Order: sequence, then structure tokens, then C-alpha cells
Amino acid sequence: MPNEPAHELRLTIMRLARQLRSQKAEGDITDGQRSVLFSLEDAGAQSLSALSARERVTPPSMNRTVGALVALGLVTRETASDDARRVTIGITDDGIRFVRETRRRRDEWFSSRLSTLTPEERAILAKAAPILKGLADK
Amino acid sequence: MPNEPAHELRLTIMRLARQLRSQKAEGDITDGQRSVLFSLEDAGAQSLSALSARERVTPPSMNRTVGALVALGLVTRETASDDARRVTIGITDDGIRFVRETRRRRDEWFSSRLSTLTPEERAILAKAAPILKGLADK
DNA sequence: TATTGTTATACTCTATAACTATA
DNA sequence: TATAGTTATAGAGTATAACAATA
Repeated sequence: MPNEPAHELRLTIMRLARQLRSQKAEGDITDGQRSVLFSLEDAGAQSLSALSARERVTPPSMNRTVGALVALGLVTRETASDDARRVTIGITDDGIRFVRETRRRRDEWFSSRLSTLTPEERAILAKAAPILKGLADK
Repeated sequence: MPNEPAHELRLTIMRLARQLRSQKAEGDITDGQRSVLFSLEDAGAQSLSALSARERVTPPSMNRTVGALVALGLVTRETASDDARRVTIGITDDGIRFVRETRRRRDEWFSSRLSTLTPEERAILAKAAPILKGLADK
């Protein structure tokens, strides 16, 4: 692939992602809060320090984010059973519902766009998808 | 395209975009500052209010962002010749260099990833690119 | 009197430093 | 003495409200 198409494809990817990101979830939480919630739903309960490392944020900052999510009832904060210094952050049923609803909305929006394509175009995207995934995994 | 692949493709796009965004430019300015700079390079000099509307930010906020860019020598702020209330924000030569360097780095990073693909895979992406662009333009 | 930009002030998010409790 | 988390405090960035200058 020559360089100019690479440039176009890159811009297109950034633009599509921007549009997808702007499809807000209902409860309107911040980006950081949403990221933590997705992380917890995806990787399970974690200690505060593990979570802050994963999200590349300092522990005090993560503490605040977690506090906000606890206040919203989307996350739990409990002292670990084996080490009383440690705290385990988990996602609540409401949190899980929130994550799934957000995913559903984003998928729905994207699917509705895809549905405007011709079968041939969709077939090309179906072939391109795993290649793009490979790029992201590198 | 069935629904599951749509989900995968969406995630892949968001992930690639995140990786592209994290390819920092040199001078390390904020996201908002970079966005304004790209906008000025792209659409030319603009008034403060036009710029704040375009970036969906309030005038006071844009004023602060512009002030920071002026201090960095990347942008100019001058009173308009026809209306003394108005201010025209323009990009400097250094600003243009900054934008182009950032673009160059991002393209380079993305191209280097593409270069790991087989010619067949690149051909598929070349066909997929305009389709994705069409989706983003909708 | 309406419009353009700026200043004053407050709120949110994140960071570093200091502190508490536990190991 | 080291570690996990929290609290205190400060620095960006953005917002609304009030203000100044110009049309």
C-alpha cells in the first residue's frame, strides 16, 4: 500500500473512533470512570494499585475515580480478606448493566452505519477486519 | 456483515485510534492545543469566536488555549483590520512545522505497521479504506 | 443596544507530598 | 522498615458570569 492511502486510512480510523467515542452512554460518567468500569467488567475485581497501574493513573487519582463510582453504586470497595491494607475494587450488577448498555449502544450505532453498505462492501470489510485487528495487536 | 464481526471491527478501530493518538508529537502540547493548531493549519486564520465554535469550546476557554499557543510561538493573535472588536488567530511557521512533524510521525508509525503485512493483506486494506471513509463521512 | 473578546471565579480531574494503618 | 491506601494541597483545563471596548 503506497503512502498516501496509508495517510487516508489513518485519518479515517481516527475520525471513526472519534464518532464512536462521542456516542455517549446514558448515565454520562467521565471518560476515566468509564474506562475503569470497562476494565473491571473485563478483567474482574482488582486492588486499587493494580487498577491505577492498569489505567496509568496515580493511586490518589484512581482513589477519587473509584470513590465517584462507589457513590454512583457502580462499583464496590472492600478491604481484602487476607491483607487488611489492601482494598478490592469490584463492579456491581448496576455497573455491569451500565457497561453492557454502553457497548450495546455503540455496536448498534456502528451496525446501523454498516447496514447502509452494499453486500460487496460488507464482504470487503469482513475480510479487512481481522487484518486491522492484527495491526492493533502488534 | 453479521453483528459479532461488527463488534470486533468497532473495538479494533477504537484501539488503533488510541494507539495512533498516543504517538506524541515532540513539543508535548495538550490535546486541545494540538486540535486548535491542526484546525488553523487546515482551515486558515479565524476569529476567536469562530475557532471556539469549531472546537466546541467556550470563548474564554479558547482564549486561554490560544494564549498558551501564542506564548509557545505557534500561533499569532492580531486585531482584525476591519473590526477592532475582532481578533484573528493565525498559525506561525513554527506552528505549521509542528503540525507537519506530528502528521509525519503518525503516518510513519502507521506505515511501519502496514509494512509488516503481506501484499494481499495490503490490497484488501486498500479496498476497505474508501468504504471506511464513506462510513465516517455519513 | 448588540457583539466580540477578556477577566474573575469556580469546578473537575490529575498530580506530588505527607500521613495512617498494616505487614 | 516497607507497603497499600488515603488525605492535603496544587496545577491544568474548562465553564459561567461579569466586564470593557467597539459597532
